Amino acid sequence: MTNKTQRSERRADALSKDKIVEAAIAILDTDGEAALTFRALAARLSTGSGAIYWHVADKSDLLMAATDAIISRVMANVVVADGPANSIRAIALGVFDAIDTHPWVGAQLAGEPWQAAMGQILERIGRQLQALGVPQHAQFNAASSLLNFILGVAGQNAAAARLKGRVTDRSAFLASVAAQWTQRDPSEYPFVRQVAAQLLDHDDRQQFLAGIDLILAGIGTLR
Amino acid sequence: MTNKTQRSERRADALSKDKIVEAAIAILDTDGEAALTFRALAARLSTGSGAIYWHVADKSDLLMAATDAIISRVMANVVVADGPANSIRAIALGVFDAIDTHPWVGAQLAGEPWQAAMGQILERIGRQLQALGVPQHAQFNAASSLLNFILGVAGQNAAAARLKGRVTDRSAFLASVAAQWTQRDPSEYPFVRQVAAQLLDHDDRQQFLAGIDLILAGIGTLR
DNA sequence: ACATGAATGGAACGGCGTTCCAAATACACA
DNA sequence: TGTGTATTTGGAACGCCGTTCCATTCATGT
Repeated sequence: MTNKTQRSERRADALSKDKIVEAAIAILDTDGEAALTFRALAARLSTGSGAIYWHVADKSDLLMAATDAIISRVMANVVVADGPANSIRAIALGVFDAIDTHPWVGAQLAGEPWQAAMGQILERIGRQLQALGVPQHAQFNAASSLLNFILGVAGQNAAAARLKGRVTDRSAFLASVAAQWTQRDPSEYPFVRQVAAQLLDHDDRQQFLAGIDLILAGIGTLR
Repeated sequence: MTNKTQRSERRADALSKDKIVEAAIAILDTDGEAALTFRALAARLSTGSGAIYWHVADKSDLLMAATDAIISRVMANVVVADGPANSIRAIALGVFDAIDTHPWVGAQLAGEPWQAAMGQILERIGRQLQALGVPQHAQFNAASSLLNFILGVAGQNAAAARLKGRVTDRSAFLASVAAQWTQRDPSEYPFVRQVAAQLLDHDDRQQFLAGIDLILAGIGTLR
C-alpha cells in the first residue's frame, strides 16, 4: 500500500513546504525582510514562482510558517526549571533572543494575529502561570498581558533593526530622535528629555527583563 | 516684509502637508490601510503624485504624520485627574480607543520605532509615574513597560481589524483559530484549549485594562 | 503502454512607491 | 509694471512586487 506520505521523490532536490520555508529563513536572516521576494526565493531554489505557489498559499502563509519554525526551535530549547517565575523569564528571554537574531520574527509576531507561533508561546506561559498558583479566572488576563508586552517589544526591536545599517552613528541618531520628540517645545517634554539621557547606555535586553519582572510582580499581587 | 509663513495662497485649495495628512486619514478610516496609495490620494486631492512628494518625503513619513495627528488629538482630550494611577489608565484607554477607531494607528505604532507619537505617549505616562512616586532609577523601565504593552495590544488589534470583514461568523472563526493552535496535538495544548473557551465572550477593552492594572500593581511593589 | 493528476517553471498582469521633468504659478526686485 | 528666479504642480514613466495562468514534465496505477 502506497499512501501519500511515502511517495518517492520527484527529484533529488524536490520542492516541499519545508525546503521553501528553510530557504525563506535563509534569505530573511541574510538580507533582511525586504529581500524576501518570490523572485529571490525562486532563484535560490532554482525554480519558478509558480512552483512555489503550489506548496504555499501566499506570502503571509510563508512568513507565518517561517515564524512558527523559529519559535518551535526556541521553545524546544528553552529550559524550564527553577520555579515557575524563572521559567516564565526563560521563555520570554528565549523569544527576545530569537527576535534579536531574526528581527523579521519580531515584525511577524507583532503584526499578524492568531498565529500558530503565538499559540505556542501562550501555552508555555499559561502552564507556568498555573504552576505559579494564579487563580484560574485571572490566568487568561495574566498570560495575555505577558504576551502583549512581549509582542510590543518584538515590534519595536524589529523596527529598530530595520533602521540599523542605514544608521552609522548611534549617539548622533539617538540625539536626533530626542530632538524630534521634543520638537514641538522642549520644555513640554521634561520626562522624555530625562529618558533620552539614559537612552545611550541602556540595555534593551535588561529593560525587557525588567518589564517581565514588573508584570510578574503585578501577578504576584493577585493571590 | 513677506516671510514664508504668510505667503498668499497659490490657489484656494492649495496643497499642504496638513491637507495631505487630512486626506490620508480620511482614506485610511474609510477604506482601510491597503486603500491608501499615492494614486488614491492624488485622485482625492485632484492632483498628481509628484505634487504630493513635494510636501511629504515618502509613504512612511505620511503615515507617521497621520499617526501623530491622531495621537495629538487623543492626548489633548484625555482628562488627567483622580490621581496618577487613574490618569495612566485614562491615557492608556485613550490610546486603546483611538486604535479601535483607527486600526491603522495601531499598526503604525507597533511597527515604526521612535515615532513622534510615541514620544507624546511616553511623556504623558512618564509624568504620571513621577507623580506616583516611582523612584527615578525605575521610571524609564516602568514607562517603557507600559508603553510596550500598549504597543503589543495596538499591533494585535490592528491585525485583527485587518481580518474583520473577511470573517463573517465570529464564533466559527475563533473555533478555527483554536483548531489551528492545537493542530500539532490537542493534548499538548491544555492551557490554550482552556483559554479558547473564554475567547468567545471576552472583552478586549476590559482585558487591556486588566493588563494595565497588572503592570501598575507591579509598579506599586517598587516603592 | 497509456491515461491521469501532481508538480514544475516561466511569462504575463495589474498595481504599487517613487522619480523625473516640462509647465504653471508666485515672488523679489528693477 | 515687467522680468528673472524659485517654488509648486501634475502626470508620464520606471522598476519591482505578489499573484495568476498555463503549457509542459514526470511518477504512478491500471
